[in-house]
Amino acid sequence: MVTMKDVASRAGVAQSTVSYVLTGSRRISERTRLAVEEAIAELGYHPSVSARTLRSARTQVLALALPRGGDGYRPTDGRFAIEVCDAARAHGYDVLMLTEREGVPGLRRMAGGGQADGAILMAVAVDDPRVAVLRELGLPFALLGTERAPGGRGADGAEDFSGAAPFADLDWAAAVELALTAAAGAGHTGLAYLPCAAEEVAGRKGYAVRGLAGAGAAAERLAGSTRVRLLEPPAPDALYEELLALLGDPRRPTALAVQHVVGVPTVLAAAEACGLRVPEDLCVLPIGMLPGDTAGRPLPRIELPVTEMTTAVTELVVAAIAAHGAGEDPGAVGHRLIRPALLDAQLLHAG
Amino acid sequence: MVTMKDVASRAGVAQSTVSYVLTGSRRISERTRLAVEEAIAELGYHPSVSARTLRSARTQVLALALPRGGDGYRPTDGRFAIEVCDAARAHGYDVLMLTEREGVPGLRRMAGGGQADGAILMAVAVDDPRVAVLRELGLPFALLGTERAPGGRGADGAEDFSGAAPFADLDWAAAVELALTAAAGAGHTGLAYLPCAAEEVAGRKGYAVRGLAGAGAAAERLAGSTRVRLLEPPAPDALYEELLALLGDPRRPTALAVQHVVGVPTVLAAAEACGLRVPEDLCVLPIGMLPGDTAGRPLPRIELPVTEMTTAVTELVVAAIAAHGAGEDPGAVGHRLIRPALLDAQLLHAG
DNA sequence: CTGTTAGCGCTTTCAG
DNA sequence: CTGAAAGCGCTAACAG
Repeated sequence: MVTMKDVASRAGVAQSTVSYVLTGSRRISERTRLAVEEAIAELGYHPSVSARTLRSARTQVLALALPRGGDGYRPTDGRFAIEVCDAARAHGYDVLMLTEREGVPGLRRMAGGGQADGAILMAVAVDDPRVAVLRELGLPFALLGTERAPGGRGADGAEDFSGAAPFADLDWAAAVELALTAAAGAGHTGLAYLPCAAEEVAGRKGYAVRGLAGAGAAAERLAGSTRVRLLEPPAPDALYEELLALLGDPRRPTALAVQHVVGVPTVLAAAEACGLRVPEDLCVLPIGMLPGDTAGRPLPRIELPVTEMTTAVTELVVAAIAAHGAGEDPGAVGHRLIRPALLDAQLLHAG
Repeated sequence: MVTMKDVASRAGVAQSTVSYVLTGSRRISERTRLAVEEAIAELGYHPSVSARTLRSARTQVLALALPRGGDGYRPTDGRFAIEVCDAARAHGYDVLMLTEREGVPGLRRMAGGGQADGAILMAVAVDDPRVAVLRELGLPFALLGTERAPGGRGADGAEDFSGAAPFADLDWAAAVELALTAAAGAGHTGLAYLPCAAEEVAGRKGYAVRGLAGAGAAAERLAGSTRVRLLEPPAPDALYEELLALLGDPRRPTALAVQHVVGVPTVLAAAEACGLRVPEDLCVLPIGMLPGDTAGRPLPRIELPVTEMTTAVTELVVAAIAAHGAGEDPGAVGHRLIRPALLDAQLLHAG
């Protein structure tokens, strides 16, 4: 292994000078700098990450707590992981994956061992216990999703998140509300909302809970003009049968907002089985689909703003790390609630 | 931060004794061991990963080179990442993600800085340039997919992979061959094969190239009894139109083997648009779908053996790291080519 | 069975 | 503007 010492002797300078050239924490003469840089290039020198970390107590690594693999896998999780990775590199951080299988002990291991400067938590649930652990460990962090139960909205339509842990998320309540009101506005008089899977609702995942809240708000707001059927959070095996019952009924809805995005193919299959054409006979409106996931045909939709979310959450942890380093409160870096956008809205048109 | 020194003084032993208790590299009396363990628990001590790494030159980290995010994202990539992570933990390794956006420089950075003991490469292409780089860097590695162009098969039906870099992969050629011959065996007389996306074929991704090879072999083998149409690798925008042309024709195939799995929803949409029912009028047979990804209805299929692949590739890197440590050839740990399995074969039945 | 000690490669203070 | 030297927390060789 080639070390700083090798570079130093080759460049004819002191070892510390090489360090200063690399870190830039001291003014160095042009001449010396060039000599050092040349030696580095010639020897193919790379700084030892562990030595640097041991000395400086900074790892330039973020821990990413992923939902566990296996049955509960959602395609979105992997996409988030990859884009978090890109965003982190843009700030000079690498990303170490932590499977939820390891849970809280994994986070302790990471923080205690000093393997990461900060953490990002995915698939956050309301009152997520991991948040308390991270606070206790003193590890700066930010969430993809929020741990707060949905509260009321103020006059400006914004929820109060003061005191909440730093997070980035789509405004799921607003997204579902937008989907339903837009469908109503397009002339649909029979609306239905398919929430996230029963398991996600039971696990109190933020997106699932807030989506339901938004649907409730929309139903109330539209009451009188439009009936909104709020379906039960479906169990995986029962989904198809329930959809057949819903869509086979003559009083079926003409628009179906689907937050349960892995169920969209099932929705399309059930519609086909009932002899309904999409979009002519039934308007299917997915909420939270991955960009690029077309379900095979153009649909009006609200996409998951993956890049915005991962960019934002990364900025938040980085800010929290900086605050922590400066002796300030790493929890006070704020949050980012992303406004939903309805795409291909012209496809909403009621038959 | 609580260090070994703190633990040692609390337990009334030498600092090295604490180290020996932790590493188990020396016999320790029961009495001493208990005292040390108690002190560790009381103080909440965690060993410093960077110090340990600096000293021992072992990181217990694997680098995972992911295909880059953005347009080319495939849902499979994220799933692999998560399951690799699980498999690695089972061997005591953490996983550091490397986006392909960084490419070869990323690998150099990782190897040079001593941030990982080994690497796993995803989405490997034939003659993948990263393989040469890894060999040059002396970093043990294993591939998900193989960098070899498909060769002929011996009498036992096995390809010769001697000299190939360590890899784990589904036997894609056998998978496509199995799909087509099984469909023919079920009575279909008009078969078609939809290969991977044009971009993947052009990028010479192993699965894409070997799938094509298998289709060619099957077509040859079935010639005389059954006609197999080998479709062109589709460009994303053209897929739907091409399928309409294929399925709208009265001489359309009755079974369609689809290796382009992200296109399955499009296939189903096109079939519906042509008034074809699946599976009654058209048998759709996906090859390489993620387990659990149902496309909304039961289909005969060959799934991607994600868990087998990730388990195997992890065992291979771990073996390569051990070989490297023992001064042996880390490239000589072999490979694992997984035999395809046809699921729900009864759904193949020709109308 | 346990203790003492020499570094691993780096950052940073102290001294020119 | 540059050099010398201390020491981060750990492992493992050496010495009882």
